Amino acid sequence: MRRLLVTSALPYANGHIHIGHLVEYIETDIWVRAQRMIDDRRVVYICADDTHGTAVMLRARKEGRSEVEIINEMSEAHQKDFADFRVVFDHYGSTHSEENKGYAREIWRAFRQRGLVRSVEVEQLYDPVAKLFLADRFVKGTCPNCKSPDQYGDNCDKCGSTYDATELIDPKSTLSDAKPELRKAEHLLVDIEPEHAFLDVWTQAEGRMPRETANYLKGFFLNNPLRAWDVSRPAPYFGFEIPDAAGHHFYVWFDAPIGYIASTKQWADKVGEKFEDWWRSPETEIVHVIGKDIVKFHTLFWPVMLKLGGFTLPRRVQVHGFLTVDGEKMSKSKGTFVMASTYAKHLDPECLRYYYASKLGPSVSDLDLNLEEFVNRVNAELVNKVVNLASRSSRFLAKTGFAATYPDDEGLFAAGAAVHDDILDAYENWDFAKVTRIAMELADRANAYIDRAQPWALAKQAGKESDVQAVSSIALNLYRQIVTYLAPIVPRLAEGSAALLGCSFDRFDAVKTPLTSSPVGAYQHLMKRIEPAQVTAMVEESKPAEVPATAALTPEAAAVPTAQTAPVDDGSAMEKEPLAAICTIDDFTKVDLRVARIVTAEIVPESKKLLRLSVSLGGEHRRTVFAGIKAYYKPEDLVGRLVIICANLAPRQMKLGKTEVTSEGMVLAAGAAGEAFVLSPDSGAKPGQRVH
RNA sequence: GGGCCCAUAGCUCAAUCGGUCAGAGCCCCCGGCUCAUAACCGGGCUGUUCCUGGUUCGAACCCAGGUGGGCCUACCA
Repeated sequence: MRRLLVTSALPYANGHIHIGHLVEYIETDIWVRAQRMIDDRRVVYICADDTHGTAVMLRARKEGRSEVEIINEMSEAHQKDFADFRVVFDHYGSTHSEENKGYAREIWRAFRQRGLVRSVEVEQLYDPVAKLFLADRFVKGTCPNCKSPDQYGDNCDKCGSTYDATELIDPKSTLSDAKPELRKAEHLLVDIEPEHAFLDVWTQAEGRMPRETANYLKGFFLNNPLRAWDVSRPAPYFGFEIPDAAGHHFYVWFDAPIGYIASTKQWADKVGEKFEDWWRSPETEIVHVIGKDIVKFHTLFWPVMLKLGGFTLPRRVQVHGFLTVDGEKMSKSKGTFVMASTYAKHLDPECLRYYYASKLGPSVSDLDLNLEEFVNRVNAELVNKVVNLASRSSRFLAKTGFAATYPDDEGLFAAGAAVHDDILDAYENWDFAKVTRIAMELADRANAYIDRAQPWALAKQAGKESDVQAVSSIALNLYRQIVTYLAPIVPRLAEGSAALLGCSFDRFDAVKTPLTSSPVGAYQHLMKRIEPAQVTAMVEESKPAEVPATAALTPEAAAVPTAQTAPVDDGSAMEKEPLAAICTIDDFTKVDLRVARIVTAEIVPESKKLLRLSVSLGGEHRRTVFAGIKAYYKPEDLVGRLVIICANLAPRQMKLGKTEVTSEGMVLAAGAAGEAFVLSPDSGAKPGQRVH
């Protein structure tokens, strides 16, 4: 029996969980759930809030309440967010706990006993009003190099030079506006260089961490003597006082990872487990999941702390990249800095779990949440392919249940069972994208099978009842295999399916045995398709309140003077097709819109929707454009008309019957499905003029 | 400035050891079907596997150089 202790990094108590955080917790939760579906292992998933440090202290001052009040409130909010996303911990603790204080002191003593602690005196800027030492990001002033005003205390974003905060001209505290004074402060450093050789071996061990991470450490830190680590902060500081150094507190990054241990201890006491089995046992495999920004803490300092303290060292440090949205950093102004709670308000957490899984591989690359692809992929793969399998086959079995014996299925079920080991390997190796790929292949095959077998046709023939049952039993058993494989990724879908099929989805092994004879429940939708409007609404809500969501048309602009009768403009069009994401003027100028005259228009017999238009941009400039307006316009009505075309649209090849044609632009038209209104300029416009 | 990673169809990505590996899904077009959530099925379209050399019987894969991205970090390697 393997014993696994898995952790995600501890979220900081100063902020709410957002969709970037969720990459990590979803990734970890999926891995944990997958491990639990394999027989010979025991898995405990531990997390906690990271509570200490200057940021929380300052917020407490600002809001006039205690730090403890704040961190309790945040812990509750974090846990609610995680629960919404089906991230389930065995225990969720806090670094502000007696247990954590105890272990922090224990590890500190270990450093002391080895003589690895030394004291240095540092000259640092001090805010006499706020009464605290200022970290670089709390000091602003004029760059000593290029004289740019308003630069932070570590480097200048104008000239790029780096300097010490004490070199700033006219420094100011961002907390109080006071002029900081130079004060001496004592700091305690721990020396980790004596463990250099240990880290050389430990970090480079096969499978310890992703290869690129190991390379990074080797090329960046381990090729030089390791610098001592400053682990103390002078009072005032929200944190634990260092026992043998009054007035000094453990730096937040010192006690944060120790929270893994403390939280485990709380869990062990809670459930009656022996703590020593989990953190003092070479039998236990500890797995940390972290983002690439905190690699240094988890792969250099942390193992040394553990080793000196006599704790079990991690077997694996799994590292993921950052989240981008539509190819860019999450942005508050663009509405892509989405809080977990905002997402959950508009969209199904299962969808995000699936999408993240479909993009998560074993490497440390960043993950892009492309909102259009998100809608597309979840709908196409999860709903259309997978869930629809249950929808289209379970109804046939509502009365009869599964066939008594599993019918001949052309080897489909056996093929589904055969990928069992591949799926387990993919999970083990954090390659969830591969899991979804395999599952989609199975779903494609199952759908094709149903189409071939045509149970709906059989259902109309007398005496074919058992055939209908056989076909549907096969389809639903294939569905069960697929959902079993996906269960760690989409646990709620698995639960819903369990109710429908009357079986559980808690063991991968189940894919090897088909269900027979058992009853099938009444079908209810297990998952809904995502409407693009939901995504738009979520993005809009995520934008800062000051910026109007839709910097809209003024009433004057909207009121067209030629309108004779008062038009009734209801909001249905906007509701059907909500506003796209904001684009910049630069985005807009990429699109070259031109006035064009339709010279010829002809019906394309091979096509249902298209008309072939030849348009003139003036002079020799002619374009052949195919437009999907055959159903709405007669060719002869179009000839001679001025229209607006997108003139720099990439040419598009289309195959009409056996001939290949190319469309060299697009005619602009309004309207949804079932209607089309071609745009025209007012009279006087000339072909070739650009629309600005 | 240094280091690391990456580059395959319009998009997202596959391709065990160098040997039918040039593929899938989405998009788009055509056709079919109607059990199913405008879902499903079949067919079609799209590639100098970034470029240039090299190694090899054979390269998307190995080597060298270049170009273009991304990340980390900085006068320290």
